[in-house]
Amino acid sequence: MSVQSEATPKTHEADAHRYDHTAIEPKWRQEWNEKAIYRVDDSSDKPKWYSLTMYPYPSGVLHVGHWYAFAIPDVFARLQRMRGYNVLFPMGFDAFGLPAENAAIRNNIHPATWTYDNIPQMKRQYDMMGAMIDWSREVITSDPDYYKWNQWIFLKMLERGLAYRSGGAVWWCPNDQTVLANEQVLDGSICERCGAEVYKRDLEQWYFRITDYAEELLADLDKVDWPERVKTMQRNWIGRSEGARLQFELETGDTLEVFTTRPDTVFGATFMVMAPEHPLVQKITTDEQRAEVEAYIDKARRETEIERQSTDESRPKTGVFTGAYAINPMNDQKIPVWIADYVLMGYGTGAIMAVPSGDERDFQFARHFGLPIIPTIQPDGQEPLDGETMTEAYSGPGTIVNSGPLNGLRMPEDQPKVIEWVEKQGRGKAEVTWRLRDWLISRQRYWGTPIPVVYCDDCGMVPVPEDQLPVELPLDAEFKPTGQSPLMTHEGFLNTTCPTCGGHARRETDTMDTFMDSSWYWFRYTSPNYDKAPFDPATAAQWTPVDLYCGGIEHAILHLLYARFFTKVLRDIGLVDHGEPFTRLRNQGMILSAEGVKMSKSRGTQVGPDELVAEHGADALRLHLMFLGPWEQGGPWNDRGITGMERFIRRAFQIVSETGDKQLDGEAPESDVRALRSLTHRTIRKVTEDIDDFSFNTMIAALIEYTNELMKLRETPVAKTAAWREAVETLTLLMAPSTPYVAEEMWHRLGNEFSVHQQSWPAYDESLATVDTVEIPVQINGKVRDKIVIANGASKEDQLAAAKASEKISSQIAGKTIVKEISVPGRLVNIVVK
RNA sequence: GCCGGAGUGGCGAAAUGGCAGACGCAGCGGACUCAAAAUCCGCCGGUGGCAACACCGUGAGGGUUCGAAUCCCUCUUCCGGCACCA
Repeated sequence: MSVQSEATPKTHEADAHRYDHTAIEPKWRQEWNEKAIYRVDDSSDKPKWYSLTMYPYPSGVLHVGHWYAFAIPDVFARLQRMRGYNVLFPMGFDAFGLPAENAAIRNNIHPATWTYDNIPQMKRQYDMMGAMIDWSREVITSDPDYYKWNQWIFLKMLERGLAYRSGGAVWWCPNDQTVLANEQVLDGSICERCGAEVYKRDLEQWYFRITDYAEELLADLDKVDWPERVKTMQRNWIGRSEGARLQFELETGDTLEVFTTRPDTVFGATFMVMAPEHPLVQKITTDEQRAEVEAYIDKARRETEIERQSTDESRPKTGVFTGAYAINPMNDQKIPVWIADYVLMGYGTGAIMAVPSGDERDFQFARHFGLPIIPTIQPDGQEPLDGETMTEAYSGPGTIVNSGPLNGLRMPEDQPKVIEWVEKQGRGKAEVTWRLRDWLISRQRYWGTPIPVVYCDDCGMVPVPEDQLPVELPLDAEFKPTGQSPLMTHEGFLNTTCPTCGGHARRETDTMDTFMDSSWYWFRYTSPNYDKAPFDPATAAQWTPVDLYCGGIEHAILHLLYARFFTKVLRDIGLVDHGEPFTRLRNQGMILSAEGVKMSKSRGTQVGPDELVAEHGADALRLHLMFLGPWEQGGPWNDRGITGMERFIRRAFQIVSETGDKQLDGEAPESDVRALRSLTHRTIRKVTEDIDDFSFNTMIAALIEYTNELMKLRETPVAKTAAWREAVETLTLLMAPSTPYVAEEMWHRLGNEFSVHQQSWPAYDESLATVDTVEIPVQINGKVRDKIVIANGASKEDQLAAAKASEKISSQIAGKTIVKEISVPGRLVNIVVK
């Protein structure tokens, strides 16, 4: 500031109304802190609102994507609070897991050090945002006070048979040196965490029996207000198929079971195919075929999953004949049994009846190996199908043929009759099969919750008693990944005594999948210091289920499915009374780098909030993120528009600050007063509706328009009336959720009591929000030819008469025949002429 | 391959059967200033026209309708999910 301007009173006064975020933001942040205005009170008698946003990994620093994910739900939570709800809007850190561990290995420090050093920095950045967080409820999942309850829940699940240990083929990530859950494998064989190609290994692992809840997990999707695409993804993942299980006798005397969704085509089953890993393969293979079968199995095992699962048309189906034959139980036909890798051991029974006429894969296989094809479904109105000449399988509707007693039935309508018939034959029964697998929860990594069981030399596997929890993760372990659980080399941890017999025992050295941590964390926020159970059931009952959950679409399956499963388990344990954790879900889009790629620290594509806040202020950055576009859409980052948001704040601030606490009792023409009040109330309506609809960009547009109007009016007589005070106070209140800092300062300058964030949301008066006159277009043959101003609520007829009275219209329709007249009240008039 | 979502100015976008481009950015012109920044005012899809105005225009083509960015059909491009699931 120059010496000269300081000496000029006029400039000095103008400066007093100049917006300066560097002065405003720290001041009010401190004030809110000192007065603890965001402290949540469990005993409030207001109605509750639980707004939850997915907690972050403590990865170091926030980027603008984190702000996008959090600042916008903060706006919604603030609206709910001003509406009179007792709002819980908590925050914590998903602190266990591979990112922490890998970063720690890279930087050669301990994961705990890395994690707990990062948290304060991130909290500072959330506070800078002006978020309404009550940090007294913070949850950090790597705290023993938290993961103790992971162990407790695990033991409850073990008691109920929902946790079990089992061997079998599991996904192994050679980079992360650990097993993965099915849900953590992308595109058939890519590690969800690190992108490495994973493969199957036979290992004994811990599972949660999520499949017990498959039916309910599917059905309850109908009860929640979630984006349809998320529900669809979950339905696909759960993958319910209705059909029948059929038994085929083999000549060896064994029974080969298959699952089929099309039991109606059983007469067309001309061969059978088993997965190469099927346990019966060794037993039934004949001596002549053995060498060939062994070679095929060996080859299948060596192939990568990508190669095996390739659906490339140009790659012919492979397989070999086992030498064995089965008897088709419905028509006693003797059919050959093959093995082929297109049949998966992990689905159904690992074996199929092959119906080449009805299934494209079976068709290709049959053609390739010259196996017979018998059509059993005849499509309507076509030449009878012939197995010799068919060029592709037919799986559509039609009439059953070549099927003895089933002939003449209509598919798919008569499917129930077919199932009934199959069951009557005693060789099969109706069955529902699921794509969902049990959740593999053990990991051969360090930075996670130890699984609370021991293996006693005499008693076998023994759960750690509840009163010995938590089984603490030792901080002095060698945690570099070796493919074995790191805890295995920690003698002090490994060796213990058996809780049952007191003899020597070894601890389980695997840790839990970190998705376990996030499967119940929102309950912990309701009573973060409770020490008798994972959470206080009474307090949880007060707050949960979560009313609004916000987070990224990337969790559509993994986290959200597990969280739903846990809620149902906790209900069955008796801790909660509901089965669906999140009543309403909204997904934000992803903020990409300017180049359109994911923001990543390692690739240097991350844009942090600190510099932007220093330059433009947190309020402007919040607005900019809201104004970028629809929140559910996301998009590439750009900071071009942020200056526009700053300009808007400056104008709003100036208008309000100039008004200050001046007495306003001036006079102005009634119509001007009415026009201003109407604008004010229409703006309240628009802003309220837009926030409710998560349409934050148009909400900001409405605030800007309102401010621009006030800017024009500020030197007219209405600016001296009570309606003006209503207008500027309303502007301040409407801005409070979006721009908490400057709204607080504006409220203060208007001479009001601290805090704007403890005020009620303005209500609008419907009659004031209604406009007196509307301008509508008048069209001739669908083209706009004039615009007329008519009274709001004018009838169809009056509106039409007014349109015809227009000079432009009457001259253009003169001498023409009116074919049709359309008049939509308040919208338009269209006159069709010839 | 199947399922879902999207394609609108120079850019982010609005409008989900009724005036296409609200609002913002960038740009252009002007005011203020010694000057710059900031601020304020105006213009800002294309073509033609001095203008009034006319015509064209929402990925492409067709359809329904008095009227379509919006609904229907075909195609196309991009994004997301699932995928040899019997």
